Amino acid sequence: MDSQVHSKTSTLADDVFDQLRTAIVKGELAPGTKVNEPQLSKQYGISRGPLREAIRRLEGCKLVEIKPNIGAKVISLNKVQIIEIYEIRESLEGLACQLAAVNATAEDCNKLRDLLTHHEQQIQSENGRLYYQKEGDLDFHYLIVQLSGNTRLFDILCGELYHLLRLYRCQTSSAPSRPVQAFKEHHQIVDALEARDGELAELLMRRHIASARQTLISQLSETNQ
Amino acid sequence: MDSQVHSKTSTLADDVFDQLRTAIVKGELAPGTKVNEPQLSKQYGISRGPLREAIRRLEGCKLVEIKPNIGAKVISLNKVQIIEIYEIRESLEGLACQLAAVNATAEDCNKLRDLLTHHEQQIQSENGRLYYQKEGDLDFHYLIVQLSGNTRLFDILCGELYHLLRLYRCQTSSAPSRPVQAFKEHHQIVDALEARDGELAELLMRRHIASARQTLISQLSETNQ
DNA sequence: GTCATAGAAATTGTCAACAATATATTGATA
DNA sequence: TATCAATATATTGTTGACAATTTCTATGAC
Repeated sequence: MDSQVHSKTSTLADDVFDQLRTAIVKGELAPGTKVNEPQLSKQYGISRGPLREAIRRLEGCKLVEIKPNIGAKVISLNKVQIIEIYEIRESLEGLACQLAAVNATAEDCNKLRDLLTHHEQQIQSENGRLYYQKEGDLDFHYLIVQLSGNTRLFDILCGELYHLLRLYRCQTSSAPSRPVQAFKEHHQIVDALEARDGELAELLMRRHIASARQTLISQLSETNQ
Repeated sequence: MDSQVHSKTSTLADDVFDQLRTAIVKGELAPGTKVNEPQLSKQYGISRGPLREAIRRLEGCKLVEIKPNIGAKVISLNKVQIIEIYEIRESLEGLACQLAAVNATAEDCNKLRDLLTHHEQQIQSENGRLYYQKEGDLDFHYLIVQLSGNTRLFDILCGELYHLLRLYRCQTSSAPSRPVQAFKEHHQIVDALEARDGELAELLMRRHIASARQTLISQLSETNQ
């Protein structure tokens, strides 16, 4: 049933873009899947015009690849591409920490602490551990990028790269990797931010992501492909 | 087989996307200009369908902003946004140097030298100085990003941020700032790459961009807005 | 003269139909 | 049976028309 209110501040193309992006990131549209326009337009109850605009937006986020006269396919990330993303994260989230150390207020730091406390509770259960791995981790990084105050940095990381990470974590069933250690590192980063030590915060964040990348690489070299 | 000959492999939307992007970056479509669909569709001799898809792609590159029921406007960068871009460049091009120091062959380094030599010749004339400021500088950075081997890094910098810089340099008539000093710094960076000293190359690149940013900031604080 | 408002014009959003291309199917031949 | 060509089907690319919304314009009240 549709619970859509008549707030006409959005367009069909934008609505279906959101829905498709969610579907892709959640894995409902598996990587490699062909994006079939007639099928989707029927499914979402819209015509192909706005649907194609939505697909173009997905192309902009690098969530689908479009080939002329053939169509769009949901992106499928390989080892190399994932490592590339982690390299960029290491660099950009280091910057985010540096900036956040300058911009974040005491209140902001409290919000970070609250988030970590909440995650700590979730981590108790094995369920929560999975949650933390899958979503909670990104929540923390998301907030720090927000606190950096650099809106374009936010766009790149939260509007593009993080979605790809979520997609990848769905793609591989993503073994829960080092959540306890990561949790400690998160606290250390907040310590540095509270101390307004941007240099340290950047260093810690870069190390944090580098570790995650290393873990990932060794996991990848175990399994084939 | 005929790989490019038979290439009807492009679509109207993609063609007009390229043309519009060029027009925007060159300043032919000035920042803040409304993107008028009926006018452009007549101008390019296509219907509004593919045109709108092209505009969606431009939105993905952050070259236009779309508001529902109102339309698209060419992006207009302010001080803050330009500084944000430079912050990101400093971070990402540092990474690019680090990676390029590992990946670049001797031949690649020669290509960099050749490029700089060519720029040196251009710089002789006042015309060339302007050229170097406007395009040559980016050519150098472009090539290094390519040598990094990280294709996503390439997408972000060369597919998005550099276009915005070109746009901005058109927007402001961009006083020719420190071309001689920049030229020296470029050579130092290549030195470091040839020595396979990624750490140094990164440091030099970050300084190089930080200087450019500082110059820009002082220019910006002179003039209003 | 300024402001508000109703109507007109222009622009954006959406749709369904048609054309061009790619994919699947069938059948004939070796 | 396997391979290839011809045909049929499905999908993508493109268009023009119509609906919804915004923007412009002119008229009238104060």
